Amino acid sequence: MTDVAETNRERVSRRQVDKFAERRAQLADAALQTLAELGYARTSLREIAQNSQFSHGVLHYYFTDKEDLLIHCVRRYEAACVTRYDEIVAAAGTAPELKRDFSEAMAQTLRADAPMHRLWYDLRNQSLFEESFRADVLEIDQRREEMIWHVISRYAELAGVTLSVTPTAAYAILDGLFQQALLHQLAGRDSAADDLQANASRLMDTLAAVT
Amino acid sequence: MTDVAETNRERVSRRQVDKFAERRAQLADAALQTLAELGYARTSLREIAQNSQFSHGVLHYYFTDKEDLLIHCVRRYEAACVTRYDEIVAAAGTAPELKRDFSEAMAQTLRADAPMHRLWYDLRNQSLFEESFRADVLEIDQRREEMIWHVISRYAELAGVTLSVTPTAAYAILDGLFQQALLHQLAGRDSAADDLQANASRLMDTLAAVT
DNA sequence: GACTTTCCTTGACAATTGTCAAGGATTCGA
DNA sequence: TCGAATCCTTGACAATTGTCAAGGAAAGTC
Repeated sequence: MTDVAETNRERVSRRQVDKFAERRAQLADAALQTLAELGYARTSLREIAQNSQFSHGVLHYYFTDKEDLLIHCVRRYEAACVTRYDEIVAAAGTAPELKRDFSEAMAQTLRADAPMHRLWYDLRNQSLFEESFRADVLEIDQRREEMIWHVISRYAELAGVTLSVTPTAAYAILDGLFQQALLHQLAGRDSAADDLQANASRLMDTLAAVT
Repeated sequence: MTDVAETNRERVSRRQVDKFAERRAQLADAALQTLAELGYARTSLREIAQNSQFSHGVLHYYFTDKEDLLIHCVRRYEAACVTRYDEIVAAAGTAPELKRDFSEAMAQTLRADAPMHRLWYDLRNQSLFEESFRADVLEIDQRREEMIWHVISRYAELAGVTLSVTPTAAYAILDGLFQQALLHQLAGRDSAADDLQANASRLMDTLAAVT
């Protein structure tokens, strides 16, 4: 076996792997869409397949079982969601700017991606009952915490103040605000996003004490 | 028909109604227990019946359908849960006392009633997808908000300070802390309850500014 | 262009689900 | 004690579910 043949075979193999992974991602996206619409409890494999261009049998060609598919969904959610506020932090030059842009972005996320976020909370809740998701959920939660802390700590730095909360608590607090706003928004309360923006903005000041 | 007969009939009728309601409550409790253990997505009527002393058919004698039963469960959860911190507020004579007792009580609730609380979050999440629960969920959420505000506003009063948050935001924040602690505790993080206690305690000071 | 590998569909399976009807068992009033 | 109302069980039903095997369609290889 020559080196060239070896290389060719590897290239073919890699291409196949890539194609395989690509289709998995495609199906995981169809699953995410279905889950965001129906919720965990009401999502079946056949329903997922109907939101894709394939038939239901193909899911067992690309995933060993339903749990495997759902875990890939969780991971895919992470990729889409977790770097959301990085540019804002990078772009903001002053503390008031950062405060305004961040709280605005939260409100905008609520308005635009409510279904995807209710899915996240649904899956995180499932991990309270079922251990299979738990590790991935905790990892994503950690990433979200870091994302929030990235914003909050930068805000304190720009404002020249120190913070009175831990990263973990800061995340829990802002997540609580977001989750409440999500419920209110889906319940038809039109002011939900504006309220979230105001609450987040005021909270950033509350959490920051003068040095 | 005499007045006496009328009264007797009414008494009988009332007794039957009471008995009917009592059994409904009994079955709703079995359902709550099952839901707290398995979660919404995995709870079936047969499983609920197995956690009671009856067979599965009886559920359709006392409830029109599954949704009807679940709504009664939500309502019953409220009755058990929503007056939890009232005595603490009444008993506390000073601000530090109230702060200590309340944060201790939160931690204790987390330790003792974690399954019931994960059920609450599960049902609240269902209301993000399905409209049938939503009204009841929002009502209970409102009651929980009032309960929290009862504590927080009393704390500010005792401490002689003013608060920098609305009742709605205060609830969202503390609920966020509790929910995070619940996840951590069910994931086996032993410090979850202690952390919750410390976070709640510190947050009460953060939210209260000097007059 | 034949052959092999990969990909996808179809149809079936056993299990589980919510629902309900038929009919015992129990309770209650007279 | 008898008859009727209430309560509860049993067993069945149609629908839905996750799973998988058989085989056709498509793509890739020589």
